[in-house]
Amino acid sequence: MGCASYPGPHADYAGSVRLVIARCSVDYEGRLQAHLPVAVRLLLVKADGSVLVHSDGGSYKPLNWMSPPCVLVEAEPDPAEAAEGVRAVWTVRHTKSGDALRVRVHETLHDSKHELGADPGLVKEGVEAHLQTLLAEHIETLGAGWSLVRREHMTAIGPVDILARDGDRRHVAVEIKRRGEIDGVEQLTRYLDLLNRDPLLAPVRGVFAAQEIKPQARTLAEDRGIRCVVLDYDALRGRDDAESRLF
Amino acid sequence: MGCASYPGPHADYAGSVRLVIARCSVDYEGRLQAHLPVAVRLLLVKADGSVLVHSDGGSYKPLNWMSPPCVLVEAEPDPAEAAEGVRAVWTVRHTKSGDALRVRVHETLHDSKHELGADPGLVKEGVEAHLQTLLAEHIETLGAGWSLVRREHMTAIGPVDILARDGDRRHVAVEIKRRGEIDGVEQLTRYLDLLNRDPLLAPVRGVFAAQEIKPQARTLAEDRGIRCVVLDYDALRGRDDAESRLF
DNA sequence: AATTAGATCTCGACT
DNA sequence: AGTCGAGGTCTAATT
Repeated sequence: MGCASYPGPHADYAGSVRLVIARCSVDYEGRLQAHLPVAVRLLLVKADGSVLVHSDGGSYKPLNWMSPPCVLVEAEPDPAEAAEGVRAVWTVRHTKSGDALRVRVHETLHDSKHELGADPGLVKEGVEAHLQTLLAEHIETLGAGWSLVRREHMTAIGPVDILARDGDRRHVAVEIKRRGEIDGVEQLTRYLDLLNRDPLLAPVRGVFAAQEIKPQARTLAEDRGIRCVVLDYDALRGRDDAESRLF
Repeated sequence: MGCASYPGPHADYAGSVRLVIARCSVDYEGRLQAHLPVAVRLLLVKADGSVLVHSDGGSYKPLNWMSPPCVLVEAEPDPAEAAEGVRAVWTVRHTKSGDALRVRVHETLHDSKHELGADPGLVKEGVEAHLQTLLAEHIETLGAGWSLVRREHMTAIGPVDILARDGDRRHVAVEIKRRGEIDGVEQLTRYLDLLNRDPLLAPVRGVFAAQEIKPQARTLAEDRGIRCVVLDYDALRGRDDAESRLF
């Protein structure tokens, strides 16, 4: 609170939303141009001036929108617009890029404003970082006698998720993804190329571990001698919980 | 209050949105777990049963949501919840994955429903396909005497955006992206490996063309002898317009 | 501020 | 139905 600048991801932030149901057309001009013909839609105006145009379907993505920081100006239609039945013109302009959203309102069916107050923000759990932690703690999931060397092993081109040793003490580089796709295999390949130039580490094999591995990625990986492992998040977490309970 | 379900078998909800302003907590369990503590928020229920939970800030992405196909069931709180001030519990369950969103409503400040009708949909213009068209039509942008062989030249692993010849009639494969990143370079590299095995084409050089090229991508490309070209969309379009006007 | 990699990505096209 | 590529990607973390 008491923060005048634009709020960060977890900043308390008090404000209001305006809800408008209107028959309108919408035009966006910026990176691309987009046009919505006249229809009844929901216009959601947030405290920071951002505007979302929603229909009754689709997913969470609006049909059209303007992100903050931006300024909304509501004006009278020009004579040509008025002749076509336009009652008001909203122009929402992005402060930095100049992108503009124009809403031509033909008829307003509902218009209300509501105070929302501060939002405490979202608490998340279960992303890729957690997968890495769990697998590092239970590296024996990958094979009997395996041991962890370190997480986030640094190389010149970035950190390898996990560096481990197999049952014969040979090095293995593990790349972890939630969804294993082709670029993850490419990434691991680059790491392996680099690691294998280090006589203290070579030979280094690769393991591509993910909750889900796409067929193309699997084919490419196996073609390059990289082992693919599908991770069971719940099983890893369960094993973790079971162990925690022992201590 | 009873039990309401959206969308029901007799869904005359088609084309409607329900807007609720409520003090509520929200929990999502599915691909990850997420929790929102009690606060006043906007709940947007669409005709297909999908639910968006918005605060007054941020961008177009809701704090929490459930995508269709899903079913919303509104029920009485259990005694423990009631003791904490919960007046109603919404459970939104994804029909296929079983992911669940639970909204515990403590207080309803606004609740309205609005008919929207069918939406004609969005008209877009100005995407990457257009870049490819423009560059193919003005391949001499890449150098004097260059000529187009063909767009979308097929290979065993997919189509090369543009196959051309330089001023000395040597083949060049052009990969076009709006934003040039490392995976685009990998893609072009795979194409070049393949094309250079064809004695009718070899030697084939590579050009990585994009409106914007990330430093890492540029480094990797140049390391592999691939030329990087930054495309000016407006200039290409302008040239196109200028030519159109001549004929 | 710029850059990078992940996302409950979403969305469309194509197989 | 699954896969792949692009997005006005958005978003958060890191340099």
